[in-house]
Amino acid sequence: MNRATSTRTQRQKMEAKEQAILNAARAEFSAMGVEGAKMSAIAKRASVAEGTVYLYYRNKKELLDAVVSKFWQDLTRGARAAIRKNTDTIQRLEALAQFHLRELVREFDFVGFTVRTRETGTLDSPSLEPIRGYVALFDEIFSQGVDRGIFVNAPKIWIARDLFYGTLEYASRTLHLHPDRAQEDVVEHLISLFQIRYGKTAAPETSPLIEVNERLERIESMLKNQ
Amino acid sequence: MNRATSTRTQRQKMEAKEQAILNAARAEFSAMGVEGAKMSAIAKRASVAEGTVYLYYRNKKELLDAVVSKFWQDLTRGARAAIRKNTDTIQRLEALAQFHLRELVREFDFVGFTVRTRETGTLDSPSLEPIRGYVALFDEIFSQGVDRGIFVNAPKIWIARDLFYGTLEYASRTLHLHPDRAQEDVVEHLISLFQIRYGKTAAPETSPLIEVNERLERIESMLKNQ
DNA sequence: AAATTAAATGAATCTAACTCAATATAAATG
DNA sequence: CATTTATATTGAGTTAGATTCATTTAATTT
Repeated sequence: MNRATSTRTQRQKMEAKEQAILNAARAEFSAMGVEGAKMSAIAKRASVAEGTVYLYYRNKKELLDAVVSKFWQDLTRGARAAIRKNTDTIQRLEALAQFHLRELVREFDFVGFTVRTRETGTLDSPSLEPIRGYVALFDEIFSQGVDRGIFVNAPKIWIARDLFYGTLEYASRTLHLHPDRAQEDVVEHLISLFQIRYGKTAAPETSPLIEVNERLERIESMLKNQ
Repeated sequence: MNRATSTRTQRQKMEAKEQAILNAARAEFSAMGVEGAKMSAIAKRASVAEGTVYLYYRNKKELLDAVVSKFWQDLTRGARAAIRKNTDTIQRLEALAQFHLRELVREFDFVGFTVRTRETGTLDSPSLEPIRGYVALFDEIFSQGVDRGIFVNAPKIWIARDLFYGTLEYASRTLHLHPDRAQEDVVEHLISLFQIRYGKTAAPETSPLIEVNERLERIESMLKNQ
């Protein structure tokens, strides 16, 4: 066994163990909640000694953060796949909303877990990076929509983002409590909102002023020409 | 000291102690976070023995729930005062949004605390009652708006509610992280959304712009006729 | 004011996260 | 391949902090 082979083997072993611990933690957290999850139970699920867990993750909080990070990484992959099918801005936005809401309802625990990760993390803590990456998906689609002229009355992007994710996260709570309600209704409504408020079809709020201004300009030039 | 007097005095004493513990808990949770808050520190803040806390609240979780409940009760009182000033649906909605966002930003910790209370509580757990009471404020205004014909394209109320509170809660996080951004922008935008999407699409009857346009038309024709 | 009942105390208990000296396994060396 | 060195794992032991409960103190009743 030469150095290269054996090193890789060992590294792989450790990576596998790390994954095992991460998966065990996810299962335990989901099954028992954050307080209910015992480090000893996680170790048992991963078939390692309790101390071993601490070789890979400094403490319980960090382990939870890692579980949350992975969740958003996986979600990002899934969302990318979901929006890839379309090129149309509105359709992409709808696909993202649909995917986001479905997954949040399905794995509702993670809404709470994520809040805990956010609670402690600062703006630039690495455990929040995957969340930022996920959120960026919206930004991508939305600013593309602005560039393409689909959204002509767009607000500052952070407002649109809060509207989008805020509504969907709240809706996921509602739908988690009331599984009889239709997920599609929320998504459809949210998208129609984006179309009507930001799209070119409507825009009635600013247009009267534009009209007035245009008229004033015409009058001014008429007066000048006299 | 007759029975009535002494009983009342004793009851008051205990109520005062309960309040002291509750206030101490709130201060400790806010200062240290949920994990960082020590029951011993809460007892010390309230000037009682550690065991005494447990005579009033079964455990730490229940104490946190009580703090959260009180928060939403107080918030409901404040919000009622804020919306009382107006009768107009849109103005009431705007007042509620403004108040809600300002308070959530100011006491941002409670967004996280509330998630924890929700995590464990079932649909009908009494600790969630004050939250329901608060949320009902929106329902009140919104359905009044529907009744009055202000909102003619209204969706199911739970969707409008998720849109409203979801957007604002997410925005409170954003504004907490970026204090330089303007709270008014979000509120204004959200309200305009409700007007444009749910209101009568035209609604030019009341607009002062009409008058301006009429004047401009007169001026234009005067100029043309010269 | 003695007896009874209720409230308060804080030392003792218990639980679960976390540590670390001892052990086992893998890698390097000659 | 035997030996040394380095690395990874173990689980019993430590510790912090929530919770309990026998004891003490205060209030109420008789």
